[in-house]
Amino acid sequence: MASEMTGQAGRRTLATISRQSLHGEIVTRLRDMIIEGDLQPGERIYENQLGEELGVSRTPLREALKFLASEGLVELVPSRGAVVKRFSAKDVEDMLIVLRSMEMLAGRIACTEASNEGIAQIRSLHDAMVKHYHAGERLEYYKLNQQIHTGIVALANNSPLAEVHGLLQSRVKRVRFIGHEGAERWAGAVAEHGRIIAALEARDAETLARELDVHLANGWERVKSVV
Amino acid sequence: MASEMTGQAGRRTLATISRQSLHGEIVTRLRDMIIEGDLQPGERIYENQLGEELGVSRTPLREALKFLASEGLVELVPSRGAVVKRFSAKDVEDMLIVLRSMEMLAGRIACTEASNEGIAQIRSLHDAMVKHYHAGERLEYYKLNQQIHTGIVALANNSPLAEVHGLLQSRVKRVRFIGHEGAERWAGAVAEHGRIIAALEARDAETLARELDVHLANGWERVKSVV
DNA sequence: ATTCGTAATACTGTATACAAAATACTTGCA
DNA sequence: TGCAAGTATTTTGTATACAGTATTACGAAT
Repeated sequence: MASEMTGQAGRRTLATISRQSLHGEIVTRLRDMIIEGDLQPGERIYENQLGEELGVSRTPLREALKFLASEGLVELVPSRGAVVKRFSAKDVEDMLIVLRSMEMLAGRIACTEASNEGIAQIRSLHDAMVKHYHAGERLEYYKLNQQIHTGIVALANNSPLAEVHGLLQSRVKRVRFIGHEGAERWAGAVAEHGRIIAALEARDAETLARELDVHLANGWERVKSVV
Repeated sequence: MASEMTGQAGRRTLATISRQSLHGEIVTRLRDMIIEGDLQPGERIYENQLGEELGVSRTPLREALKFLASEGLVELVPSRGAVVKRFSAKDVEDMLIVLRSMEMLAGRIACTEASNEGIAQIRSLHDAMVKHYHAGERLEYYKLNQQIHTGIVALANNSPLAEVHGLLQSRVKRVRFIGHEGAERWAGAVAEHGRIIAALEARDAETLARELDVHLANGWERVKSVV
C-alpha cells in the first residue's frame, strides 16, 4: 500500500527533472552513484531495494543495469543479478595505458583539426584550473582537469574516439576521485598541463603527444598508491 | 492464444541451446543480425514484431536493446523506440583511425608481453588464412583475418584494450563484411599480413607498429568505396 | 560438534497487463 | 479535391504478477 505511494511520488519527481525516459535517468543516476562511491565496488545490487530507494519499479531499473553492464560499470551474474564491478590495480593500469594512447592520438589530430576557438576554450579552462590550484580548491581543480582532458579529445572531432575515451575515463574516475596527491606532485601536474596547453596552442603535434605521454604516465604514478 | 504457445516454444528452444540468460542470448543474436545485415541500418525495430519473430516477450528483448544501445549498434529515440544505427563514411573512417591506433599499441605491448605459444598460434592462424587465400575462399579468409587482428590485440594482455577494440570492430564489421576487394588489393593485404607476422615473431615492436599502421591505412582505402 | 539434506525464503528472470505517447486513418468542411 | 481536426490504432514505457533458481536456516544423523 505504501509502496504504491512511494512509486508514484518518485516517478513524478524524476519525470519533472527532465524529459528523458526513465531508464535513461536511472542510468545517469546510477553511474554517478557508482563513480562517487555511493555504491561500493563488489557490492551486490538488489533490484527491489534499489528500485524502492529510487522510487521506480524493477523494469526500467533492470534496463538501466543492462546498459551499465555494457559500459562495464556493473557485472551481470546469471541468476544472481548485478554487482558493482571491482577493478584490480592491473585493470586500472591497463585502462590508463589505453587512455594515454587515446589522448596522444587525439592531441595529434587536434593540432591540425581543432579550431582556434576550440583551443582558446581549452586555454580558458586551463587558466581557471590554475586559479583553483592556487586557491587550493581540489574538487574544482579536479573537475576542470577532467574537462580539459575531455576537451582535448573533443577537439579531435572524432566521435568514436571521444566515446571510447569517455567510457574508460568514467571507470577510472572512481579511482582518481579518491586519490589526492601531495603538494609537490600536484605542482608537477599543473606544470605539465601548462606545457600541454602551450604545445596545443603552437599546434605542435609531436611535442603535444610527448607532453601528454609523460603527464599521463605520471598520473598513473600519482594514483598508484591509492589502488 | 497462439502467442502463448509461440512464446513458450521459443523460450524452450533458446534455453536448450545455452545456459545464458535470455536477454544475453538475444544480445548476441541481434548483434549478429545487425552485423550480417539482417537488420538494415536505419531500420526501426518494432518490439512486438521482433519479439514474436524471436519467440520471446518484450521484456528481455528491451533489455537486450538497451545493452546494444550502449554498444552503439542501435539508437534509442525517446518514446519512439530503437533503430539500427547508421554510420556515415566519416564515422567509419574515425573508427578505423582509432582501431589502427589501438592495434599499434597492442602490437607494441605484445612484442614484450606475448608468450611464444601465443605468437605461434597467430602464426598458425596466418598460415591457415593464406591457404584460404590461395583457395579463393573469401569468407573463410575474412574470418581468419578478423581472428588474427583480434588475436594480436589479445596478446597484449590488456582487457580494456581488447574490449574497446572489439567494440569498434563489431561496428565496422558490418561494413567490411560487405566490402570485397579486388584481386590485386587482396594480394597486397596478404603480403602485409606476412610482414606483420614476421615482425611479431621477431618481437620487433617498431617494425610491427609500422606494418600495422600501413596495413590498416590501406584497409581503409580498400573499404572506402563501399561506404 | 559437524556435515549433509531438506524446507523456507528471498531474489532474479520472464511474461503479461495497463497507461501514455505517437502514428495513421477517417470524416467533416472549405 | 485538399486540408484539418478528431478519433482509432499501434507502439512504446512502466508496473505488476508469476515462475524458476539460488541462498539460507534449521534439523537430523553420524
